[in-house]
Amino acid sequence: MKITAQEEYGLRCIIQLAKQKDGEPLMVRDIADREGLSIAYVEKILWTLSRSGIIESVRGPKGGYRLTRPCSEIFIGEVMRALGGIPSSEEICGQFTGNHETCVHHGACDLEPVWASITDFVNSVFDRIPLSQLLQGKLEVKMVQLTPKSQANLVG
Amino acid sequence: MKITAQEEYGLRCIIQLAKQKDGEPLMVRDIADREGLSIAYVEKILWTLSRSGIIESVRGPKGGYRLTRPCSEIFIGEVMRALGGIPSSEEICGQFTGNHETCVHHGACDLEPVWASITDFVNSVFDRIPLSQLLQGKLEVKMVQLTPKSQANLVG
DNA sequence: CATGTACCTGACTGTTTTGTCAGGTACATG
DNA sequence: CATGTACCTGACAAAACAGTCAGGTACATG
Repeated sequence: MKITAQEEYGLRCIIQLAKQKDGEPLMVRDIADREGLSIAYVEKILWTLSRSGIIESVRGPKGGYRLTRPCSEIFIGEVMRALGGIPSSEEICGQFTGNHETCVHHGACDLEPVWASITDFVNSVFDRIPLSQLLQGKLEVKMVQLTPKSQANLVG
Repeated sequence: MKITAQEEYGLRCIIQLAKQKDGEPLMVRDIADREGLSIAYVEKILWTLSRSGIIESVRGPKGGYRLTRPCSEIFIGEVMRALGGIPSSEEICGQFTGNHETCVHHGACDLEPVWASITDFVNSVFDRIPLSQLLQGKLEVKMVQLTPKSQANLVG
């Protein structure tokens, strides 16, 4: 179970945008400096995020990137999914080329419920944390609660 | 956030061993057949698992691999960690080469608490599920409860 | 004690992910 | 309307991961 580089760096970049006052665009060069990444790489990551509509670009002098919404209305889950994100249990099972007869056709997959519970939970946590919360020192989420689906799987 | 092939296939292989009656060793060839994987690949995965002491090999004719303990005493978390596993938040932060001055020295990392909460939870779920539970049709865990550490991070 | 079975292990290849490069396009300003 | 700034984008290079291959070692059996 791995956090990808896109996710880590993508979140860091968008946090830099969230720290910006007003709607002032922030230059790629500044983000790259602050996070210790190359300009080219930051450009690539921001381009990915802008395709999903979470951020937008301002061209020309004094240009840069900025959030399309206030940072209190942008949740980490949305950002993670834009960056490649958390696969669903169906995607995990479909991704691996093993014995599909047992798993898919006979409905005898032992692992699907495990992946379903984990990915469901991760999504539910990420969808509760707005960017604004990351800017404060302390991370807070009102309540940790599983979705009905993962409860059915996990809680006996 | 990705499940690696090692994790998926490693779990599948060890589930096959758990299904075996008594302490009978199961041949690599049989596991490979049942899961639709190559023999060479299954050998590699099982070798990894045997290094961690979860399974052991029996050489010669009628040999194979078997669990070192009853399947009710082997938890998924242990298996996942042997397969490369869930990194800690420290490992995630150390893995990426960005701006360490901000993150490490100034203690101003915005993401560490997020990774800590997620990895903590994933570990706590995996450490509650013994292999024996995967063999039954329904996955059940007594209670979903966060560790004190991740509660402090997530619950305001 | 020879033989066959089946595990053991390092080296190798192919594919995906990560990160770089180079040249192009759009906009603000004077 | 020329110029410089800064985003845009596809193609490429390098590193990590997935999966294969080949030859070796240990054990049970007759």
